[in-house]
Amino acid sequence: MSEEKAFLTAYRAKDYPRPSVAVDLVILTIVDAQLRVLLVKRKEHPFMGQWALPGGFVRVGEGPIEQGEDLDEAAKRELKEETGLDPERVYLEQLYTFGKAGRDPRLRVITVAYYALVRPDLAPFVKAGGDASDVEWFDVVAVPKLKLGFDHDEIVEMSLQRIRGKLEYTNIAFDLVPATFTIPELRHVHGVVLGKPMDPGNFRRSFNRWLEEGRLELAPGKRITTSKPAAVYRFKRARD
Amino acid sequence: MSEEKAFLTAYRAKDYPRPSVAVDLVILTIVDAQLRVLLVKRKEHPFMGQWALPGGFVRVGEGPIEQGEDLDEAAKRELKEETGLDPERVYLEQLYTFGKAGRDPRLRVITVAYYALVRPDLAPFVKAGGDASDVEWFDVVAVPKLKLGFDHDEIVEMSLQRIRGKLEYTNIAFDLVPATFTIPELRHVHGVVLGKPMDPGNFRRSFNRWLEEGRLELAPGKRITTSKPAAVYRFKRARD
DNA sequence: TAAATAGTGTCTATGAGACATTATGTA
DNA sequence: TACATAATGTCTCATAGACACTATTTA
Repeated sequence: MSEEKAFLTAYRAKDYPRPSVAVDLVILTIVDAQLRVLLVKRKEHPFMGQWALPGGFVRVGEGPIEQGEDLDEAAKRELKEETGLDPERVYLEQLYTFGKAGRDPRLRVITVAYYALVRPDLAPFVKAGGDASDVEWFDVVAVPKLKLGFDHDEIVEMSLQRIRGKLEYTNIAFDLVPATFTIPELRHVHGVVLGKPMDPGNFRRSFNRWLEEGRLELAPGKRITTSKPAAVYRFKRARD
Repeated sequence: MSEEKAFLTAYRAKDYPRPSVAVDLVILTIVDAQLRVLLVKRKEHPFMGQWALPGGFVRVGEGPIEQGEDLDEAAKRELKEETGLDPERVYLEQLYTFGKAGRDPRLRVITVAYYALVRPDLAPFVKAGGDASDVEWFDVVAVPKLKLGFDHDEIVEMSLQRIRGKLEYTNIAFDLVPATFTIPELRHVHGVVLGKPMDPGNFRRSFNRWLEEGRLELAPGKRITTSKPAAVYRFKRARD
């Protein structure tokens, strides 16, 4: 045991250059019937003045005991810092790690990308959209035109692929809809994410399956509309 | 000690502490009708004497121009070093990044895990299996009993999940089979990966679909067996 | 010819896609 | 009542699972 301790101390001597490790976030929500991603305008070089994903460096401790924050913690912290939202109320998942040499012209940065799904009723609380704001929700279809800094176009694109794939076999769509929702509303979310409208009848069939499986339940109330109001449902899960 | 303290202070001044970044490999193949993973016995602390995944640190350059190797390059290099195989002949894909604080007791290490699929006809060329070897192919079902070092159990488990999921909608099974193969052979690969035998008739039906889609083609020759020999196929792809 | 395995065919259940039809609320 | 949209129903096709059956090669 003392042998191991000695080794640990000696280990510090042989050290190689290390990269900086960052966490970048693809924060998505639906505003005005469009899938949108939160971008920040860079105030420093490189890519000054261009839009980019929010993110920051992972806080790393000095020694073997205090090693700093977990990657997931770092992602939650960044999410909180950038949006002010409670990370526990937002779906957050690691996406992929981007580590090409030269992707940051300053120094070697390896970035672990996460994507987050923000329920649209929480989106207004995000400090974005002001007049001279440097934080804004952009329609994802507009992203290619924006010429994001770094390789962030690629990161956004990959997260879209991911959520499109997961839409069918997971619950993630419910993280893009308010706490209560109607069938047409949820159908619209699917349509917006997939980029094509869903058939009302077929979608309802899937919806009824989820209902039978107990993933959903009828909620009290109805939607106020200009014609026939739709029934309101809620997701059935331990959710505070 | 004061010398070190001075160094650390100076270091902190110009930058934040950085983690070491490693690449760990889940190298899989099929030997003797079992899905196996390549493990190495650790010769140093921590976890000395225990089995663990092969891996190593990413080579990072010092300055903004020479930033070192890409993550994918690092994975290929490690694969080559550990197996002697040509990385271009092996399927290699990034899996997930593991970055919990404390997962390496020495210092903060963030590891980007990759998994590799080695065709079984190439597996014998891997320098493993010798008498006093510290490199060995283990049946994946035995992994939990081995008590791997670090969080490597978790990494192996996640890669199994990944390839099981990808088995249905991708071509990855063809990377676990020799250049030419029979239907029963490929069926067996699916069965071994999924952990349950596949129905011959139903599997053949899927196989015929792939054939019609042009992903496969009949190859000359037949398999030598003790009964009726099976027809031999090959994967249709630019492959050298 | 017997044994063994390759290969074929069938029945059923499930789910997706397209699309027609009915029901129910508001203005 | 007219209109808009919610909600239901139907037809077809593709695929998965279970399983019975036939064909072909070797020993």
